[in-house]
Amino acid sequence: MFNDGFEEHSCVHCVKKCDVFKALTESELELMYRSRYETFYRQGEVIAKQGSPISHLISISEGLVKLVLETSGEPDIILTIERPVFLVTGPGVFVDNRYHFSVIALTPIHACYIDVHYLHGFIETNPEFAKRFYRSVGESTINLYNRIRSLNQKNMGGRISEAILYLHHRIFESNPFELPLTRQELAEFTGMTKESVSRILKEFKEEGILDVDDHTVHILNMDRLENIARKG
DNA sequence: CCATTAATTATCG
DNA sequence: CGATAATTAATGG
Repeated sequence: MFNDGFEEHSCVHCVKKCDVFKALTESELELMYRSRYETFYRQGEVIAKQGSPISHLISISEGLVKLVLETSGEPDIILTIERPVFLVTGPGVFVDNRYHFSVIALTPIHACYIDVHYLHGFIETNPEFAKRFYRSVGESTINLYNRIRSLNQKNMGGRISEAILYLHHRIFESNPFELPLTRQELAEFTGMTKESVSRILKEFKEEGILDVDDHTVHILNMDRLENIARKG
């Protein structure tokens, strides 16, 4: 399955291009292709480490990743979970050239590395590219604003509901789906303890909102879940 | 409303 | 089989 889209051996015909790269011309893509690296990661491996320099853009073309804010002593915070095709950049690219979060593989990953040198070049020469890049930064900022509001103002039921709905709508788009997260990670995603995660999920199951068996989640009462997420 | 603690059980390697 | 993850109930801020 990894062959799909790579058989042309060029970025020009690759079907796993992120939205930002779709704005590039053929010659720009050819240029990029000649210096890119392909990498595979196993589940749990660190793809980018918080604090380390940003030498390349990382385009995740297969697999799921989590973006983790690491704190000293306190539990980690999962900022977001992303699926392909996702371009890992980071707020530090034009600031201090460091990662401000770690990127960790939730599943086996296929990724392409593109030297940040190209980012700087394309932004100067290709306005549509610049616009798309800025939009992707803006989208992730808006997402984070929503998450701050959620974590600060919603109760546990609301936060879990939002997490489940996010995974359903934005990641899997299927109804029974396999949770790629442990209870601990679900806790880090929702700002609660793993014990509370267990308890709330059990309550949802008892009330017939979800059927959660091990890592399989089946949403039974979507209206109810959306309602709890909204008013939480 | 929710974290913490602790005890118990299930699952993984 | 030992380690790690998950569940459950009780307690208190």
